[in-house]
Amino acid sequence: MILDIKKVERISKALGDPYRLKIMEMIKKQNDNWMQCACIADNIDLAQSTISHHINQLVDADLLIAEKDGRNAKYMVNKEVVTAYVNFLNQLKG
Amino acid sequence: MILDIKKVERISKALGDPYRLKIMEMIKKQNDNWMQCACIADNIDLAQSTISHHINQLVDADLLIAEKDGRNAKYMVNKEVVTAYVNFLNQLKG
DNA sequence: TTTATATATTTAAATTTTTCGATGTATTCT
DNA sequence: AGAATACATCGAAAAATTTAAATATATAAA
Repeated sequence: MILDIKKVERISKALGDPYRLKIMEMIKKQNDNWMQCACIADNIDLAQSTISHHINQLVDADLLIAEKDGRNAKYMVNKEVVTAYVNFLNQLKG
Repeated sequence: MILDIKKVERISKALGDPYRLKIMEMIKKQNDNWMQCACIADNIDLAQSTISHHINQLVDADLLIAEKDGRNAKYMVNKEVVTAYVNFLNQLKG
């Protein structure tokens, strides 16, 4: 998968915030890879709407895969996109 | 080299702008790895002070190594930091 | 040593991002 | 159906970032 430059910008921007980095790290630590939205919110000291906004940016950048489960939402790290981003970065090394 | 989370944030933020991404890509394409500041400026349609500001953010994040050569400045991609950033990202995959 | 050149810094305006309260929507529970 | 729960969206204020003009600094050239 090859990312266009606009997508690389979106991904970088999404990762350029301490709360969003924390969300990514929290989700990666989950056993079955998925993490419930409510559980993320429990671990971050921000208003619910703000957390929703942050998660949205990560989903928009395709760094997270979202899934609805009744009235709950759960998220998973999109490994394919992380890999594609890493590939872009490795190119910067020549 | 292991990056702390604040550093990862700085690097991500630095890469989250189209002009700064363009600068990184331009520099990587140089034959001897170094690129003159004036040459960067020639290829970007922004005020000199703005370009200086952008380069500064890349240097602050340690994505670029700066060197002074008389009244000129030249820059090189810091491969070690890019590698460390890539390592952090790979961890996000579990 | 005056002048020109290359880059950095300062200041301030414009834009974008972050944040939260209020409200909306969809789903589950009673 | 009505109440409660989980999450999303809207609107507005606060904070951070981007931008450029003006100015400063340091080096090279004449």
